[in-house]
Amino acid sequence: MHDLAFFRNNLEQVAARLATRGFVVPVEPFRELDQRRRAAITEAEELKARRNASSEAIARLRKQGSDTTEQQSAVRESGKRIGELDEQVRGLEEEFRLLLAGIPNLPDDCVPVGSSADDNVEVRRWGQPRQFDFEPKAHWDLGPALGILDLERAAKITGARFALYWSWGAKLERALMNFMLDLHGREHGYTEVLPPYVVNSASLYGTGNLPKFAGDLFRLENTDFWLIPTAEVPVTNIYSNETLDAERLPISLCAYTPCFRSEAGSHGRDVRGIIRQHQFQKVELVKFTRPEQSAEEHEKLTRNAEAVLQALGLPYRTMLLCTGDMGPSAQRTYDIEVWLPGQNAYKEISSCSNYGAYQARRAGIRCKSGKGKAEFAHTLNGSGLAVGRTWVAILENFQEKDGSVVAPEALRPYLGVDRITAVR
RNA sequence: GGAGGAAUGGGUGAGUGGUUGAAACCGGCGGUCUUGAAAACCGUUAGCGUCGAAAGGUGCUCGGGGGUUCGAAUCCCUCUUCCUCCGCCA
Repeated sequence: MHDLAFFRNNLEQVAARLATRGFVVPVEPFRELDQRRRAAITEAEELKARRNASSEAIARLRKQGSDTTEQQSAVRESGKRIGELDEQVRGLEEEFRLLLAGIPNLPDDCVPVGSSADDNVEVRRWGQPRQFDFEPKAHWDLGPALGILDLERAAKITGARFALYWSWGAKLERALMNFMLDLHGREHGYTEVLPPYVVNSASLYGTGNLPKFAGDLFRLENTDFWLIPTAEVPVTNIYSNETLDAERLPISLCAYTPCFRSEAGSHGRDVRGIIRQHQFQKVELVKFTRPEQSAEEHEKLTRNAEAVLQALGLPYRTMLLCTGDMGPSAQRTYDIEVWLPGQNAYKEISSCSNYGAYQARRAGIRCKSGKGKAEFAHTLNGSGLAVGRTWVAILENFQEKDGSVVAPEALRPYLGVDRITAVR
């Protein structure tokens, strides 16, 4: 959500910048609607001001014992017109709100202009993809062979795009969860939270998932409850409609949660294995900052996510997303892509975004220092990391010729073994 | 699931139809005093719209929504959340 006054006063420039992300601002409808809305408000206000004055006059007259029947019926009459105008204003405001809510955030100046992932810019690369002296397998071969990943039975229990982990597969997931939470908690200063995995539509509106992306979500039937598509939603909304003490910012939170996505429209993409699931687990990093802090904190947050891959020894590259590839709420996004030998490609494992005040304005997250005026905070978040894809990366990168998988040093205390071998 | 109670400004907490957008106290901010600080005293201290170049008007806001009324924090309906007791339960 944009600041209304700013948006209105800089309409041409804003529209030009949003065009770089392929969004066409309906400039004329916006102007026209805004004017109609303001005219209706002004008209209703005038009548209300008169009504209020009359009511006060009636109060005075009645105190003196005068008869006010006439005045009362006059005011009653005006009430009808006020009601009509209020109805009109309500309709216009709703229409206007919907229009404004659908407009994406402004990209940062440094964001490269582009139309697709091909235009993203690599900003750094870490680690060397390992040279195998055998043909590395994909996790969808390795996992079932080890007896730790069972997609057939998951399909029976639920359906396609769900996974059942056995034994070391389940333990690896749990080890990664604990490892990541400990790393971010101890080394990076994040406070661990465990939020609800079900949220209401107001929360989804706050983060920008609604109204536009209802189709990507699972909704609980006959309720206003939805399964979270990411911990970003409940964690960002922790402070919805609150004013934070600016002196205590940034606030850094991390959470491990399952994430549920309908993946509508992604049929045919990543159909094998567990790269794209309806349910996956993720450790999410979320920050609330003062406006002037967010750029720096965004860099830190991205580095915090990268630190997980470095600690595990997984090669990756970090991409600055172009205007056309960013999510609508973001003003700047880094994707971290891990090397997957089984696909012979870098694959997204984390997405770290600075939302500026866009989400804060929608969710009502303000900050205020002692004497200053309250202003909207900035919100940031990023995966630190997607656990399922980390699980995949470990299998594929650390596989041996015999099909076993060597556990990264840093993970061994969590896993309890230094190698995953086939389960009988 | 049943029976009750509650929701007011940053906090505590008055207020049951007419200058109450809201007392009082605490906190915050500014000032007087002081070498400095404390104490004391004085002042000040909501948000979002809308009109306006500004000054300043004006509207809405006392959990949300709706209603009654010339007029609602105050009366009615409804929803939500929290608390107490009973039952059930991981």
